[in-house]
Amino acid sequence: MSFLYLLKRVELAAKKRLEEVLEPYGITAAQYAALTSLERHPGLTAAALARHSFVTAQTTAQLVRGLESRGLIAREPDPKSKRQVLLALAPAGLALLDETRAPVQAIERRMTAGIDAEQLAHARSALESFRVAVEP
Amino acid sequence: MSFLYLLKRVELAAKKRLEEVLEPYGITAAQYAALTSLERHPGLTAAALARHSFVTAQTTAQLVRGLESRGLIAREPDPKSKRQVLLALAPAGLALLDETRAPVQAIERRMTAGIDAEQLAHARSALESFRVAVEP
DNA sequence: CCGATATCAGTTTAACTGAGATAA
DNA sequence: CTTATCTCAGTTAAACTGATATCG
Repeated sequence: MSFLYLLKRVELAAKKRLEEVLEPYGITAAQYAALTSLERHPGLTAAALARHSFVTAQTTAQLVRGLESRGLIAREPDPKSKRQVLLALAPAGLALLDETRAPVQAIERRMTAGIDAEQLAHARSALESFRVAVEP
Repeated sequence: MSFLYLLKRVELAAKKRLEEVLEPYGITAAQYAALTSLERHPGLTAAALARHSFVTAQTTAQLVRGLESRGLIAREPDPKSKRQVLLALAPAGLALLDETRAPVQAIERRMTAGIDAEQLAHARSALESFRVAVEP
């Protein structure tokens, strides 16, 4: 089985598990990723969030609209610039992240349960190496 | 960075590279995967190909229609069954695979160039372990 | 005038569900 | 009668391109 194919299979299955966990909360996997990004980096603009996730600004804008309409993030005009809009978690967004943290970590634990901590660290650094090599 | 997120990033970037290679040939990444499956397992039915790829029969049927209309695969009624349709590579499909093999392998080599063969084998077995743990 | 940001509209890929016909 | 296969139709998630307005 080719490495690319194996990677895709793992990612597809993991995404399905993640969506199962998030479904009751009414958000998608991509929206969840955006929330965790905003938790670590509050005050990102949509364009910055896009660069951070290696997708286009349009893709991110669409995602952000959904999150704002659900009251999970706040969009606030940048006082230093009239065109930029700063994004941050709203209280409801933080609450949702807090609720989902445990089940999401459970997926990761389940996925990585078959190997020991040292092997896991090696796998992570291998993936980091792959990422650097294939990202634009 | 969470493992799930890292995995997604690598997969997304690798898929983009793969699509760049396949674009001149007019097929998508999923169609390419189906062609390689049919090369290794000629005579699969669409339903069997779907199970093989862990997606629904409908998803596969859609993909197969595209491949047949381009003359890359042949659909032949199973002599042993009136409802099943056996799939196999058409000559044009095999020719396309032959042309794309080198550039596709180049992506994989580029991606994995940063680590040695032993580490690569470990990474592969880690991914296999992840796959078994998260697939249904 | 140019570059970055945001937004609007439309497209593509690749998955899905549900409903149906038919054959084993 | 049930089950597997195939097909048709519609939906969703998540990416994309292109065009436009505006601000710095």
